[in-house]
Amino acid sequence: MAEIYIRVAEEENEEPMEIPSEDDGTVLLSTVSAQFPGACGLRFRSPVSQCMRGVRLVEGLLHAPETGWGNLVYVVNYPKDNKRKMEEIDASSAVKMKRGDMKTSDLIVLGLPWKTSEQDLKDYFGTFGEVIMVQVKRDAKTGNSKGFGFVRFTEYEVQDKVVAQRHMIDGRWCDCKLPNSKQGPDEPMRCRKVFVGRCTEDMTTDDLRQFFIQYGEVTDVFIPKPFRAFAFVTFADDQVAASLCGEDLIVKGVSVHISNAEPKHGNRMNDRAGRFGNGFGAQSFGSSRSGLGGSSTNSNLGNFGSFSLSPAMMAAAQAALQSSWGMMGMLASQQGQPSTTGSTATGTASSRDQSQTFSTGNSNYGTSSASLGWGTGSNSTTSGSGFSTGFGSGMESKSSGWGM
DNA sequence: GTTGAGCGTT
Repeated sequence: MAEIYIRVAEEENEEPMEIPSEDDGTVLLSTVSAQFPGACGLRFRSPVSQCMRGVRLVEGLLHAPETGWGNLVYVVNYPKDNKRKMEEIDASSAVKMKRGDMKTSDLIVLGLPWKTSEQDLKDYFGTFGEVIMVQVKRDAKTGNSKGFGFVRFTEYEVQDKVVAQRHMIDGRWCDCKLPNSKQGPDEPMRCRKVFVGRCTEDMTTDDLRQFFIQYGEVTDVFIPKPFRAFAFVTFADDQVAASLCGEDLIVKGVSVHISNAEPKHGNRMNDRAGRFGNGFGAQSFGSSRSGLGGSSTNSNLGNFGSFSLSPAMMAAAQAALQSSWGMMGMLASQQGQPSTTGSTATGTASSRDQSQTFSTGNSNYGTSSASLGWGTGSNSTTSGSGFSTGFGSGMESKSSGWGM
C-alpha cells in the first residue's frame, strides 16, 4: 500500500491536519505525537454506529479501521487527566506572553553525522520555517565536526515544533533541545524522570515510550548503551513520575522496577535550594544508594536526621518556603523548559557510534565514570511522617537545580 | 549487570 495521508484533529470539528501513513497502511503513533505532543491514540466517529470508536493500537502502530482510513477525521486521544494539563500549559504560555518570553533561542542539535554541513542544516531546518542561524561546531585544528550544532528560528512556534520531535538528518536521528546555557536558571526541575531498573536488552526506547505513555505524556526515554539493564523515562508531569516510583511494572513480560532518577553528573545544584537553611542543601543530603539502608528509599526523615534539624528549624524553613518561595516556585515553574523530547520512531539508533568512517578515530565508549560527589536528591516523594510531608511538598514545589 | 553522552573559542 502506498503512503497516504489521514486527517487528524484535536477535536471533531476542528480543522484537521494531514499526517502520513507508513507503507503498510499503518500510522505510527510517534508520527501523530510529533504533531500532537502527548497524543496516546486516535478515535473516530463511526459512520455506521455514530459512536466514537478507538483506533487499534499495537506496539506503537495505529491500524486502519476495516474499511480503511478513508476520509474520516481522526481525533487525538490524550492520556487521562491531560485536559487539565493543557489548561496549565495555556496558562503558562500566557505568562510567557506577558513576560515577553516567547523569543526564540538557539537550539542545540545533538547527534549530527560528521559530514553534515551548515548548509545541510539550513536546508533541513528550513523546511520547518525561517532559519536565522545555523552552526556546526568543529574542532579548531582539524575542522572536523564535533557532531553537534545550533539552529535558531524566527518563529517561536517553529522552535516549539522542532524541539518536540526527532530529526532524521543525513541518515541519523538527531535531537534538538534548549542548550544547557539557555535552560532557565530557576526552572524548578521537578522530578519528572524515573529510573527503570531490570530492563532487558530487547526493550527499545520506543517500547518504553509506548508503555509509559499510558500514565502520561512521555518527553524522553534514555537507554544507555551498551546494554546495562536500566533506562530512564521522563514525563511531562512530575506527579506522574512520582506516582510510579516504587512500582514494579510489567513491560514486555518483564517486571521492571521504577524508582526516582538521581541527578546526573554535571548538573550544578542551584544555589537557592542550597542557600536555604544555611547552606545545608549544598552538602548533598545523605548519599548514594549505598548510604542509608538500601530499602528505605523514601525516608526524608533519615536524610534530614543526619543534619539534626530540629522541629523548630523545620517549621521556620517551612514558613520561609510558604511565604515567598511558594509563589516564586509557581512562577519559575512556568518558564521555558525544554521538554527534551527524545527518541521516538524506529526505536533503534540512538547511540553515537557514527558508523560512518571518518578520520579521527572516535575512540569508543568505555567512559568509566567513577565519579561521585554530586548530591543525591532527597527523595521528595511523599513519605509517611507528618512533618516530612509538610516539608517535602515545599521542597517539591521548587527543588530545582538538579537538572535531570 | 539497578543511575544517563555529547552543550557554544573567535
